[in-house]
Amino acid sequence: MGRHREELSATVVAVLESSVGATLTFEPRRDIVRQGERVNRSMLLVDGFICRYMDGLDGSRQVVALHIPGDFVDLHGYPMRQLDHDVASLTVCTVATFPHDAVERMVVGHPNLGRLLWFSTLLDAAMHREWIFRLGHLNASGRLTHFFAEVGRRLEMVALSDGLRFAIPMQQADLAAACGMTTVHANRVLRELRETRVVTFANGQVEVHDPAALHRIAEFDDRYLYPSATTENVLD
Amino acid sequence: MGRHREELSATVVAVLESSVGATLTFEPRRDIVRQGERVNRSMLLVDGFICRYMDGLDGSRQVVALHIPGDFVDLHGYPMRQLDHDVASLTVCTVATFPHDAVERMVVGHPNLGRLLWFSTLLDAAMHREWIFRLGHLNASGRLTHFFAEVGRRLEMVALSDGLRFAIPMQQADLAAACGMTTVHANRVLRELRETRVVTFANGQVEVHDPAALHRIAEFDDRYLYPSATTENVLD
DNA sequence: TCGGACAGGTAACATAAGTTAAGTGGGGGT
DNA sequence: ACCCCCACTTAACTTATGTTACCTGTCCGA
Repeated sequence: MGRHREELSATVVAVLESSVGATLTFEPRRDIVRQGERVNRSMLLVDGFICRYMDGLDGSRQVVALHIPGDFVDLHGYPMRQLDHDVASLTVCTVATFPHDAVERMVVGHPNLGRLLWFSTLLDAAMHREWIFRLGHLNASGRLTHFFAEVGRRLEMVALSDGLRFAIPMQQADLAAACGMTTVHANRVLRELRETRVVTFANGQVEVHDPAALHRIAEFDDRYLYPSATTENVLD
Repeated sequence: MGRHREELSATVVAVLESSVGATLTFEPRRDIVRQGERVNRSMLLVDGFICRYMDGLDGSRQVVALHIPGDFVDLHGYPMRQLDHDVASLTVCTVATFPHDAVERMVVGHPNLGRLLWFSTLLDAAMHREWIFRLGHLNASGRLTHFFAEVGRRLEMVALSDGLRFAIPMQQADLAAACGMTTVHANRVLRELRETRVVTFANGQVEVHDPAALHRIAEFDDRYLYPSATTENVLD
């Protein structure tokens, strides 16, 4: 939604605004929704970073999605009623909540807006597919650079990055949990990427030294993010 | 949709049936939709198996979804207009097509049915997440057994398996492409699973010898398939 | 001011999985 | 009847990644 803000029609904005419920704030690194929990509202991330994850039997964690400002975090909770994973804040976060009965009214009363909401959940699915590709086919440096490239591109779309410098407020262990490798190995590969002057990750900040190399190593192609999808495309 | 067939109300069935367009048949191993292609109809798989995949730069393939009878294969093409991946038949397939303008009418005229359709695309996303978990956290035998367990469970829901024997009309190379490993390694692990009497895969048929062991190795828990989601849950 | 918790960093070693290279065997076409 | 193609199989070897264990620096509270 964030990437469409300036193109949304006045009516649509009005409808969205009239559907907002409470605004919530979360401390960093708090669980927000637990797996299996029934939900009756969904959250639009206004500020901060949130991730969704699943835990294995041994307690090790797999991050399945990262959310940046402008993302609907758990809109799928509206058709699904409950979540199959956990949601947690990475930073201090502000979220706007949408009660599901308000979502219901939006969808029924404004089918075009409904399709836009549906689209936004499917964009998540497209990212999931790309993560499957990443985990199934790239080696460790490919997986890390792909993650950086994706997040950088998405932040760029909401004007939170110039593409070369941006925040990913995660620790090395979180990167490892997102990219399917151990913390030790993530550390090893990050050093190599730093020493070869491709990209530096430090203190939750990414600095891209060589964008071409980054994209090459990551086999990154942003089409799956539907960068040219504008509100008009989706809204009618 | 397949798993809901017998519970769908007469009205909903009538609406669905009135929206069907052409019925198509495909030969085995044909590309059906290519990545980037614009689509103006979606396909419900009536008979046969279909997979969705993405190719890497070196030509190696990652399967991102497997579809069984009753699945909507590319309903996400309705809100998204184009696909970010390829779709191909594994066997001879029969699909019922739904032109997107008919889908539009269904969604607008019958919001409950619209939510059911939305739900079905989100079930795909839930499976994508589990695949991310599988690729990120399980070793080769875990990945293969998880794949078998998932497909077996899904076939069970549409009465195409008793849970112990079922078809997965793929070759070892396809399994490898779905589970993020080389064909050689898939072969190695399949042999081990066969010799330890956990599960045998041969000629596109899966035979589960030890369901408990299979689920343990796979860390399989079927909740992400929303097995208790009934039409009533979703339809209102 | 000390000490503990924690993120980051590194090395030595163990192992899962990839690579290369050769067989085997069945099925379909000529 | 033959051959060729293709799926499957296996072994030897290489490499990427996991495991264990330890060290550093920093921050923060007692």
